[in-house]
Amino acid sequence: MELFANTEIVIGKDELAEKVAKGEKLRVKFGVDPTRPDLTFGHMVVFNKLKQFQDAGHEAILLIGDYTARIGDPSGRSELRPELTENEVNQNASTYLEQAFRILDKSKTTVRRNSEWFSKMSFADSLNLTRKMTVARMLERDDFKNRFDSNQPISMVEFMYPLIQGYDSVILNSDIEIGGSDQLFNMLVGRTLQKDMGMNPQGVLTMPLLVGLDGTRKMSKSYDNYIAFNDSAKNIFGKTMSVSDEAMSEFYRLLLNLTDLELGELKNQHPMDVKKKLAFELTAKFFDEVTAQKELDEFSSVFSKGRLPEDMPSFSVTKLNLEKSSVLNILAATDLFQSKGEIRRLILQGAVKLNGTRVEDPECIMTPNDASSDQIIKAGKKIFIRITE
RNA sequence: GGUAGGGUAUCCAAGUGGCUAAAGGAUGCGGACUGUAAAUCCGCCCGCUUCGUGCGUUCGUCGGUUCGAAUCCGACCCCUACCA
Repeated sequence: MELFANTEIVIGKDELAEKVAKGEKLRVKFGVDPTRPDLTFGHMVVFNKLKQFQDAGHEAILLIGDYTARIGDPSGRSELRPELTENEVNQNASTYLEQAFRILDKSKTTVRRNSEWFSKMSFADSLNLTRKMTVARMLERDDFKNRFDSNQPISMVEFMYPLIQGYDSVILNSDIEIGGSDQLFNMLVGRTLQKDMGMNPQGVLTMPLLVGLDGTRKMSKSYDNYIAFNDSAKNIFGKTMSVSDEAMSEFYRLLLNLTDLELGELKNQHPMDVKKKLAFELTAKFFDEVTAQKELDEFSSVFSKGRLPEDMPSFSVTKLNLEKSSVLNILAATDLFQSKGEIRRLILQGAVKLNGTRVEDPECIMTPNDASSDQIIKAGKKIFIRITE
């Protein structure tokens, strides 16, 4: 079935298929913890799947783990997450929603927050919940096992996390929960808890994890190897172009829902063209085709042909009002660099060009061009600056 | 509570008195090449800098020994294992 395409593991597939065949409307749960302000393309993999269910007429339930965010999900973690304040969590939660609706259909999405029920729960109730899980089962879990084996700390509160997430499923009475493959354990706990309460246990569907821009680790905010929903068109395009050739097909498959057949066809084309197409599609998804085409042209022009970008920050020498208008001082005054030391290093490494000629001496004085055109400084691959009178 | 091991830069991880701003990875940045902000190769990578054999800060924290400490001593904080 189409709904199970590109998935990794589906548990309870037969029951789900049966319900769907009977025309039942499934309650599909997906939970996100608002721990940071940005959603990444890693999340998009699951959002896409949720959207697919939504389009097929099922109920998409987006659970904002505003309560859980304060605890920290141990999934894929090697250490305890820092605690967040209620305020931070709330702010993140609202930007999450805004971002999520770039994929999901807002009018058809049910949004719930788990603070609705957890903030009212008593300690005795929580303790009762812990009764449902054994230490041995917790330690079966990879994240915990690895940390335990390598003598890393695991806090009690992290042990609670899967139960909390599972309890959400009880409250929401979900028919299926979807998430990244690192969520398998947590989602299974939901299934167990529902069963325990005499409910119909939810199906569990995991999506593969998207690899990050470094090409090795999973895409994650903590590794800073991500593309964010909120990135500019330029960055979505550019960052996508920095994905390695190997990882590219996963991006197509998981972010644009391509089938194996379609992927096979792409293999015959030039990798760079394929990647440009990918970057174009993703940019268009978040903006529009016109913007995407603009970024594509710009990229080809700037990086393939070495031309100047259309927009670049502009600085006036007279306004900067420097004692000595050397390249070093001018660049330092733009605030685009961390320090003069960094600028010197860049110049030393041959990264800085003035009007296309490599700058060798940091102290080289910039003389105003005889009235004619502005001067352009390029520093590294991505920084272009226009200098005017 | 007892015993043993551990806390090093963004991350992982060497280093047991001076030659240590501290090996080696990874990430990141830059250059070359090109097919892209891919791949590969090379370089840089604590911060600042008037670029000077310059200044400042670091090896859990605080104090001590010493001409000199990440390295030795003391106290404290934190992590882990085993025993209870």
